[in-house]
Amino acid sequence: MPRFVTWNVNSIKARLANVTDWLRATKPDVVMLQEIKCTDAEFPREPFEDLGYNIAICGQKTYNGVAILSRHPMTEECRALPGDEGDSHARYMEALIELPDKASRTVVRVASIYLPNGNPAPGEKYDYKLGWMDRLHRHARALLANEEILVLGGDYNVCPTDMDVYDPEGWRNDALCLPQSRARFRKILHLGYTDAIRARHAEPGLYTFWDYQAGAWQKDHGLRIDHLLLSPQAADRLVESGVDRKPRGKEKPSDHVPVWCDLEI
DNA sequence: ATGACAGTTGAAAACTGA
Repeated sequence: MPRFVTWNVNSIKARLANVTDWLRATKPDVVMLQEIKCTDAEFPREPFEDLGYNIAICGQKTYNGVAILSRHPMTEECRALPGDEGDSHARYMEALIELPDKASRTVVRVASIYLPNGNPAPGEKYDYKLGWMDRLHRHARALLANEEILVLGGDYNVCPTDMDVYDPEGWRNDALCLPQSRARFRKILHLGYTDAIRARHAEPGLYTFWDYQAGAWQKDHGLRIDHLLLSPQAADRLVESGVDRKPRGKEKPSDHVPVWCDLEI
């Protein structure tokens, strides 16, 4: 059954061994990567091609950058979030994946999303975040009209509820937890998307990020900010989802871990 | 709490992140 993953790797070059080890062990079908922190030309293609992946890259020097890996045929559909021609950050891309099924093939649209952090709030960076979320809302609404199997995966930089934060009071005024951030995230969900983790898991403490500082990992001071949002046609096919904490405990880890879901195709 | 920690750039210290 095809597995879809989102993972903010915090530099694909620094994370090469950590990421390829995990791919070898778990063999996911599609991986939406964020914060690759390199240009298209600098992306280390060979190690991923050797593992059987096609690669679509939307990179940028030093900062941001998203990519999609697929074990199945893939065509790139777009390299930017519509709505602001002046936005030069590499934070959004879409691809169509052709999955084999019993009859012929099933097409799945996936997006890799790196939503702005927004700190400090209030300020210019927070305004950019909220504007970006408004654009994402408009685009997510337009995509629903296609009635496709669609997975919007990424680092949303939003903790949807206090359940998703180890210390809600301490994070009350952070851009990841502010009411305006949460309201915009909910507004996207309420278009008709399903949070793949919450559709299968009700418990608190399902974190996807732990800061490198202050022993956050050892103390399990984490946040849930990486999400897989499913269109109704994708949610119909959701079988299981999860967060894989293992890579965070290995050598040279990203501060985020992979979030996955299995769709019956 | 001034900062911790990590990556990039570029060659030291600044910037960014969450």
